[in-house]
Amino acid sequence: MDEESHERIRAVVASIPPGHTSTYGQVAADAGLPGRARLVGKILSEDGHDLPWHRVLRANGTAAPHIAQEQAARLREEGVFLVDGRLPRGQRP
DNA sequence: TGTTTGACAGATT
DNA sequence: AAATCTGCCAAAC
Repeated sequence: MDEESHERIRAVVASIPPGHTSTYGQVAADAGLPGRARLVGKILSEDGHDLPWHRVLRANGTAAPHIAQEQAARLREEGVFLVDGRLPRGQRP
């Protein structure tokens, strides 16, 4: 992979507005890398410390197990409430 | 050089 | 509805 993609993905995540959410696949697509959802996860895990990674959920509106707590807490502060660890139907990206 | 693994997604069973 | 399989890419072993 090249630095270009890496930066582009970071840019897309950084551009997600507060109180709004997106998905790994969506971020990848917006970055011009359809089908690279996994790559997004890897980048966030390694280089996403300064990004709003909590606004990125899985395609079905659930969060990854390890960070689910953080994710829910941070989103709650922005006005996004998770029901039973997942984003309610109407609010799914 | 070949396998395994991972903050995923979509189709199938 | 939940478990399983396949595709995807890069990094670590």
